[in-house]
Amino acid sequence: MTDKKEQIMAVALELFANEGFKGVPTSKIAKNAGVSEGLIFRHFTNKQGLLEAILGLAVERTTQVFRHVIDETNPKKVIENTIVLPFNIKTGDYHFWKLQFKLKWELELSGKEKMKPLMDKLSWAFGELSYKKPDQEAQMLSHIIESISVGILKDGLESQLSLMNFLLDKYEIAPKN
Amino acid sequence: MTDKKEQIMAVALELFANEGFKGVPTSKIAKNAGVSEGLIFRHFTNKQGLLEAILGLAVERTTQVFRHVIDETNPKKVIENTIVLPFNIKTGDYHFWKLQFKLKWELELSGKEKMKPLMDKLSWAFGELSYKKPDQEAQMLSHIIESISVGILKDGLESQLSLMNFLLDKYEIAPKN
DNA sequence: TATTTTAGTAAGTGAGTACTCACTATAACC
DNA sequence: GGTTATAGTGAGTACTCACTTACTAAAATA
Repeated sequence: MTDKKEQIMAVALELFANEGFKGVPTSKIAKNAGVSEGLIFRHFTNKQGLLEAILGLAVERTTQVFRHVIDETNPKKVIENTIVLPFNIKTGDYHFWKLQFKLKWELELSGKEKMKPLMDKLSWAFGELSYKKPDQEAQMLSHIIESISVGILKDGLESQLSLMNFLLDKYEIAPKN
Repeated sequence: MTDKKEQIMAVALELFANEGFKGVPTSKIAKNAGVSEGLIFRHFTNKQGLLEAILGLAVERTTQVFRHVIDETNPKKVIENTIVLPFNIKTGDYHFWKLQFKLKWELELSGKEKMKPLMDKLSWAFGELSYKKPDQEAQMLSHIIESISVGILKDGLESQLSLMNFLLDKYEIAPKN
């Protein structure tokens, strides 16, 4: 991977995240990357190809983040790590995650498959802890952390911090209803 | 409000909701509405103006939907009505709500102010029911119903139904931790 | 060293897009 | 009935955008 190719992808990621895929002309990407516009098409064929190249990193990056949950064998730790997940987003990765959420609406990507392994693990954990309806518990918690992630990306980490402690509290008091 | 003006707004709402604001050319709106393109600009000045006209209805429509919660005086009913909220979206209003969520990302609208009265009411309700941290309980529940709404709009009502009953169950067993 | 492949540029090109303008049809108003 | 405002048209217009093409610079390879 050449320098300029990486530069194009980095700039495109940031611009797409902030202004949307359709909102950013290739000319602007080229200009901000200090590169001729034609080079984008040499490397990525078309604008969509550039997006897909960026998104290609999504799968590995997502599984990487989820690993902390998936690899855990202590069910209570599984829940704890899930809650903490959105608060461990590195600031350098903000653009990347913002783009993920944005594209869910701009191009109708579900992104549900990516969540599947996490959901399964959560269901298992709640089952282990003798919750009556582990599937719904998992669905609910994943809803919450998804919404928290959005809150962090839009309004900053602090806006959600109190909620984190609240949740940790809630789930640590091993409820068995 | 003339017939054709209404027709333009209705068509634009549907197209914007499905393909995004930037994704829809005014020529397409005009064609689908059976109207000359120029008429859009006579009535709404520019494309942004058309969007704002559509969004102008958002405030009243949102408060209308929230009324079932706000006007309720029984705290338990407040929570119940909140949970049920996303399941009462009329199918005719799908486009409208989809557009709301989509625009949150496409143009960076927070939409937080619109939620404020609901949050306040929920905090009050949880306080009445002697929950230890009513604010966080409210924040959590509002996160959940927001995420459920998204789920309904993207994957259909059925995909979230079991979660509704689960939540009703959870909150009806008057917990006082 | 000669040749071929790869990285990069600058200047197009044609289709599309938001918006304008000159004009007509229909009422409302005095 | 004549004037004026409003609703509506359809053919432009200036410009933007994704993509192409013809070309050069530099490695890689034989």
